[in-house]
Amino acid sequence: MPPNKRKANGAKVPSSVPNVASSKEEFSFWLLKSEPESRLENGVDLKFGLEDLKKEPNQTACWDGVRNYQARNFMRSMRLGQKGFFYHSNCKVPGIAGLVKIVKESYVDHTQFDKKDPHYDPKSSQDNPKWDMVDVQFQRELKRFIPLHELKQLHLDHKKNSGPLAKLALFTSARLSVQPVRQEEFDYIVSLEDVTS
DNA sequence: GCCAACGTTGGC
DNA sequence: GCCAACGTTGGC
Repeated sequence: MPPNKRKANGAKVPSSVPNVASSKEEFSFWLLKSEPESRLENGVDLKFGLEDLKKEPNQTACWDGVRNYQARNFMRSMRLGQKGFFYHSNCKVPGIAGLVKIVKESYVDHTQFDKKDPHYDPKSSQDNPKWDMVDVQFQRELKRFIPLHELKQLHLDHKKNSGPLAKLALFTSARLSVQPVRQEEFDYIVSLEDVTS
């Protein structure tokens, strides 16, 4: 029996809780959370929905502001060309809005040094930066918005009958803002586009 | 707006 | 290195 499992940052993982980050599995798909509705933090509006990504030059944006070690480590393992879901969080109807592609692998997140940025980190330094980001590009909208409540229902179902969404990180690590997605999870969720109720 | 879940901090 | 207190996330 190994001693306490550890996360990449050294913090302890409760051994009773299944945790996606302690897995040695390699992931090739991702889920990125962003808030599509206005919310001010230190006077800065954090609103950034899929529509906002589409309006960026090249429909590309840097994924700055991630201040969680697990999420950062997942960004560090992202590779060029990999796909991710663009998830709308903290809004009226949370859920998956579209697909993005990783177009630049992890590099230093400059916002950690900017005192005026809501995600400024006084403990980080240019010499020893703590936080990274990647660039993502809009790929496409899903044919229909896949709401969280639908995924939740499927997740509960699949836990009982061992379906593809039984271990989806969206529910097993609900608070992570950057999550890994398995191939079978990705394919299944994309296939929901064509499901009519 | 509430609050459960859970990550982080800091005293000891 | 433990763990209580605190802060944040994000669904509801």
